[in-house]
Amino acid sequence: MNEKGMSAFSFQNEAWQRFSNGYSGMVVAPTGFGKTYSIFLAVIIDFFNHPQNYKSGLKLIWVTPLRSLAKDLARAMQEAIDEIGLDWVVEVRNGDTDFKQKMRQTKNMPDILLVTPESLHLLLAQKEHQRFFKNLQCVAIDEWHELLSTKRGVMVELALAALKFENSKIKIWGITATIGNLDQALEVLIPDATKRTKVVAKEQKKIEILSVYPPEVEILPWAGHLGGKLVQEVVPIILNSKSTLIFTNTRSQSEMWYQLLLEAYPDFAGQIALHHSSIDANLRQWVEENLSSGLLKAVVSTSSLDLGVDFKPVDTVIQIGSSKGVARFMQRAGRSGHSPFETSKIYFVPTHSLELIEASALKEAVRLRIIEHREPFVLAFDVLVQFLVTLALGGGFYPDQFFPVIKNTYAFSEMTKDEWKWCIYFITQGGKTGKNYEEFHKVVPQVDGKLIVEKRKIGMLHRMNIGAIVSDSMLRVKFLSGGYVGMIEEYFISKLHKGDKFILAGRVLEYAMLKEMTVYVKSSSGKAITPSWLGGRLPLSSNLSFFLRKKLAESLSPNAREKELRFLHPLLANQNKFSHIPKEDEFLVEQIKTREGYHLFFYPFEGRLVHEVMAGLLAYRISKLYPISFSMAMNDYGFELFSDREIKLSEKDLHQILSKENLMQDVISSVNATEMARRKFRDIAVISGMVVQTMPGRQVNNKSLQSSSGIIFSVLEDYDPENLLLRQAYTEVFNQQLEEARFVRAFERISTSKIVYIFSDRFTPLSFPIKVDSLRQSLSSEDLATRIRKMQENNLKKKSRKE
DNA sequence: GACCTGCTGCGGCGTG
Repeated sequence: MNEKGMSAFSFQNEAWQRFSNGYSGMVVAPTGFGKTYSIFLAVIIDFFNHPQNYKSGLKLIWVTPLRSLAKDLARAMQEAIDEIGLDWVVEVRNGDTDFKQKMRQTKNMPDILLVTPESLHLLLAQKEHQRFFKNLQCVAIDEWHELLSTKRGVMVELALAALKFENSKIKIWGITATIGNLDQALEVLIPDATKRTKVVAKEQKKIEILSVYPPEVEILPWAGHLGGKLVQEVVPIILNSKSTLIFTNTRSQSEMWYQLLLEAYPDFAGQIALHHSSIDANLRQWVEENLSSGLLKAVVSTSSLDLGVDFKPVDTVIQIGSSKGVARFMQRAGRSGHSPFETSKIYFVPTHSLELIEASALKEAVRLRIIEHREPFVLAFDVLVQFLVTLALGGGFYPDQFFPVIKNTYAFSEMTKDEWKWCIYFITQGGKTGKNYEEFHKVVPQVDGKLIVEKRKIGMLHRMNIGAIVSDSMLRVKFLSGGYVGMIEEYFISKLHKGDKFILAGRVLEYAMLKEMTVYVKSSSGKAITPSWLGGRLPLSSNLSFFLRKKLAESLSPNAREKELRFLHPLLANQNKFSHIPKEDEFLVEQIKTREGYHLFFYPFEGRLVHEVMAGLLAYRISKLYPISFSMAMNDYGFELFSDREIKLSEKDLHQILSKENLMQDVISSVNATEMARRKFRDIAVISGMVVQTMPGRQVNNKSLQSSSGIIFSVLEDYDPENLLLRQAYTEVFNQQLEEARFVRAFERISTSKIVYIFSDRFTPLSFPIKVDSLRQSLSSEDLATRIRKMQENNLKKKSRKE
């Protein structure tokens, strides 16, 4: 604020004025513009304007998705309050808070409390929690866009509904970065339309995107995703900056880049560090602190540093490989540039040639500010039944009284009365199959109809398992001499023998033994393998897909002035010469005959996930025309159906298999939906409390988690097919795994496109990366190298024959 | 000439 008491940006004034007028709402602004501060300030100003509303006890609850954000924020808030001379106390309450502190808070709440969604639920699980919220004025939800499309977002919705039920005066304020569906985000957060407002900053952060090029186009590989060839171009960028964040897409990629940088410039030793989710929390914290203190020159990270560096600005950001989405790219870019008026600079390092088209697509999407939607999660019954037990534990509730409260949330607005009754049946009787098992009868109706948890043990187990995050299957990695390094996948370690060396957290470790879910290691040096983790796949967003197709279509036009496209010209000309470059209203299919057999390539540019389903569907549809089976491969741009038998497919057949008729029926016939649902059910079983993940003193390991949830799944399939949680598993498969909506849209687009069907006897720049990917899945790396060499030789031979 | 893959996040035993 300046001396007149006005804030730097008009949206900040707008926010506190609306706040003081009794509105709930949502503030939208880029990182670094003080949107967080604006709500904090609104509460303080409101206090001075309406002191009679502010009685003793908790006044403001601040919800953040990250514990690390809470700590910095609490400090900043307390400092500001002390400066004003107010006697308010700001405290954090989450998993990091020690027991004594929690006890003190339970007795005597601070004025402002910073929590996670989980710890807010834990507060609601306490008896007589109403006393905490009696004088509460406002609940602020920070980084709402991060929570919106997740089950943790549903937790927030439910907690807010319960708080509003107890104290209707509470104002709800969300704080969010820009996303495509802001109005919907507001509606989800504040379903009640009266006195609801959206405050959007007019200011935008300027973003400059700089592609990094090799000296010549030939150096960039056609396929691949490591990008190691460009390390010599990256070193000077780091050297010319004070502090640099280097974002990679996967944990193993970050480990490899850390090594690459050290090899390319050994003086980086001690000046650069690594940060990802499988590295020990203490080590990560050290890295974060030393990045802001200036001790570290660069940190290689995954999206573990997407959030949480608000107070630790850096001057340069480098993105290795495609970010797969516009919002993520902008968020990462926003990590650089100290002041809101400074331009955020982000260097884009392509890992293969075609990724330069993604760079040009990103540039246009960022210029037009076309940012992805975040779809709100709806009808997560696993989260609901967990929450109902939480309420029963926190003093109890009357089902008839609470039905409209839950129904009023966005997530459960479509819930029927029968579904609600089923949820009550589930928490009291365990559903149809739980009748004879007392541990599923968690909640007991009292004479007056109130539902409560009676048993102490059930309450304790429930509190220990509150939350919507189900842990991955990981083993701890520890030094024999003591000291924790990080986490590693069980299957990766199973391939290792005593004495083998691997890399974690940038250190070379020698495998000593495996004992009780812990891998013991010795410090070592020399050549070592980099582990891989089975994490989630970053799907290519449909926004980026759209611009990617557009840029590719324009790539050879004389108007294409972008440097990225000009640079790629030789490669694109090659694609055009031997096959075709699809225009925006075209859909390219290539049939390529090689010594191995027959390859059919399709290029929807819809991302791996969608392609996986499409490949299965098309293989199924072709096999209905005549008996043939295929192996499949895919990347973000397209997919391959391969057979050693000739693929007889006319242009008319092609139209038929690409038709949108009976689309979802055929998808269901072509995928193993039961198996997919079984995998989804694992999380649902844990969240709904059918399977207990954490027992006092121990964590249930993944194998037994998988098997017990698998057994329950089979039992329900046989004896209780109407079970709501079982049905939810199938719905999640369709919404997330199969991305039904996007899938249907893709087919609608294809069906109105002109199909271009090309025959070739050599791999094209578009098909080559998919082929390499398919080989990698089936072959060891030495075999792969030989095969790739053969493929090159074949392509070259054909080339010389033609010329 | 072309290779080395899959993200993130939370919580909890115990007392007065």
